[in-house]
Amino acid sequence: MDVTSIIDPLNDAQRQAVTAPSQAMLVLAGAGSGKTRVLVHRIAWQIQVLGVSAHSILAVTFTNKAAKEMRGRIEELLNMSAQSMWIGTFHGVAHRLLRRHAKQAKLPETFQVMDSGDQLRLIKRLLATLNLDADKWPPRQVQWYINAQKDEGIRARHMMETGDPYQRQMLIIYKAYEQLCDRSGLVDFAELLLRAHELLRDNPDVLDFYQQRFRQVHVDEFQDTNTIQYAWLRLLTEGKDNIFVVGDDDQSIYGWRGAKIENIYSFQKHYPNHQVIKLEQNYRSTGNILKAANKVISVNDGRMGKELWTDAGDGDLISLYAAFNEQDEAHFVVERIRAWVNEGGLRKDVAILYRSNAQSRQFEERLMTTGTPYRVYGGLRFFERVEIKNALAYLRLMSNRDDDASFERVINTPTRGIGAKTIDDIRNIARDQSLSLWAAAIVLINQRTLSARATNALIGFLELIKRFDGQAEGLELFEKVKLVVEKSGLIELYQKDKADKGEEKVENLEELVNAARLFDASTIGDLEDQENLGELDMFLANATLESGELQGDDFDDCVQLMTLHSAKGLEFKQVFLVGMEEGLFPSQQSVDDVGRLEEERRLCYVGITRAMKQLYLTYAESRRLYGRETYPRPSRFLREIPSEHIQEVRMRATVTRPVTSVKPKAQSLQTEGKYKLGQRVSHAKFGEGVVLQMEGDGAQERVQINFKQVGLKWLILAYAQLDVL
DNA sequence: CCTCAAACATTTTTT
DNA sequence: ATGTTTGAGG
Repeated sequence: MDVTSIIDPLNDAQRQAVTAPSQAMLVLAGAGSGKTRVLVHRIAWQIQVLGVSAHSILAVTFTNKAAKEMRGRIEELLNMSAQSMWIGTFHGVAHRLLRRHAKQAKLPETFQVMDSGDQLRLIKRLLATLNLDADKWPPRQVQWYINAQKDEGIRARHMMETGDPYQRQMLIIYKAYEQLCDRSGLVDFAELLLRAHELLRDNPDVLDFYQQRFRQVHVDEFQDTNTIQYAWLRLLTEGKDNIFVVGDDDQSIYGWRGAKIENIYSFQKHYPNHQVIKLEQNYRSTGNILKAANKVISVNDGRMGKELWTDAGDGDLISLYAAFNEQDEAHFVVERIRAWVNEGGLRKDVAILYRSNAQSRQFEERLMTTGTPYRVYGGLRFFERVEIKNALAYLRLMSNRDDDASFERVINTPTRGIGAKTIDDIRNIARDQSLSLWAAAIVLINQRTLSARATNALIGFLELIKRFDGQAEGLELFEKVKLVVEKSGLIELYQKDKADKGEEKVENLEELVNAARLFDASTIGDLEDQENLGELDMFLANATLESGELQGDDFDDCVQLMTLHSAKGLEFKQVFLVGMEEGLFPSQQSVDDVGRLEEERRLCYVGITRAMKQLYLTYAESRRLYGRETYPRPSRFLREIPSEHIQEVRMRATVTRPVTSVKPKAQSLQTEGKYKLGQRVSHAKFGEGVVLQMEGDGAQERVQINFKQVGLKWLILAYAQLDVL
């Protein structure tokens, strides 16, 4: 038994957590403090020292990536297969439970998982069926409402009429939605969690089985759990307190999608015998970066309280750059990256982090023109592409005729002469007789009310699916996929798509066949699971649950561009935190709500702590946003960083100021007089600022100045006493 | 059935 | 500015 490899690489706090007796444990792990390491070593400790069987380990994460990493690191540390451990996302584990106990969960064996796109389409259709005006009841809002209820564990039947007409209508829709999902055998993401909770709650034998089975339950990113996830964890560990959670209240940035930071506080109430261990030693960043992060986050109220420290020294100061506009900002950032690379730095160690996706464009353009390889995270994932969804819909329909969402998706894709009228008829029959669309289509054919042409087209479609099903018999998974891709007419459809994207879509379909070839069901569950489910269904479920995360190719040396949210959990030697402006970051929608503002601040904390060696903060004094010129003030978060950790960078001399963003009228004036556009000035009352526009002359001459403290002002030059800086 | 233009909205994202 | 959705017309 080699305990040293488990214990030696740990600091005191980490070791204490790893070797603690089996009891409720809350590890408050600051950014870069070795959170995953603690989790991995804790599991290893139990197996190697306490003799716990791998079979009785459960570990839940939020992302597939985190689950994969944890599994890999455990295997590496223990030098054994982690196959029999339940390590997965909340959704993945819930899905596995529901597959195993479909009957007790009151689900058909062939139930399929919908992603949010499928869900939205289903809701749109439902609203149409209910004759509701989509303008008055926006599908997105309905979707949000339903998911919010499910996240809280609330079923339509639990809800009471409040007399509020909005709530009443939502309730009607929610009820109808539940019925439709049941009839079609469809389960959305929130439903997976809710169903899994109900499965354990309502089936004592099932609950007992898993309570016995899992000797220790581990949870990653606990601050991101929502109500139902936490309730599920509590059920599973009831009375045994065998729960080990790792999280950081300061990195809770998903409140807007139902995460309950309060779960950390409730944990201490619900598990009175719990122990709290704080991990505060940071192994990632320099002292200056950590001190800045600590200061920013300390502005928030009601924290558990944590202060990161390092013994690695202060390192470089944080650089602050005030750009003239967003193009100047991009220019500056890319020049710095080029300098970094020239000095031997790797591009993949550099990240540009922004608050909203729209900000990536300017950087992409700049990187493009300088020929710097880069990668943008967060685009459409593979299994979310239309062409892929279409192909999967055929496969789903083969597996489950009642899958209305898939039926509707491909009934006329590619077009085969089944028009809106025919589909409408099918929908009506389905609604009136509570049938699936497939069954309703058969009824419609037998009614003989359709024109011969429409009837033939419809029969043709049904026959096509049946033929697929017949031909697929006995084929390998990838051959089935190939069959559908080739014979559905999708390839032809995209081949004649003259728009540039057609070719790419054909390639993606070929890639889908390839993905099926590589798909190895045995990596998903263990043998018990595979008996319950066909390989095709496993493939389909996996496609939804793991929507094709583009794994960063380690071979490619690319600058990384992503939102602050997707940067959580990652680290980079050099980080650019761009667009540090009021209204952008913190975002406009957050500024007048304390709770949301605090979440923005945590996001800022996350961003700062991504940096290992160098951190650059940038903002623009003028920015084109949604087609309008705006003059934002620097972000309040900048002021929350003590100036002793910051150095201002000025690159005026080397930057060719783009004149294009300035009104032509002002342009003609810019060479005249004492002040130039972009000139830094200081005012006795308003402080420091930048000249943005000038107009008039003589006594009427006015300048528009963007002041750091007070924002935008027009001043009459004759009165204003400005000092040139 | 397809194409084009007007209207529209526009934080953050995983599963 | 830009991408997406909806409606009219070919």
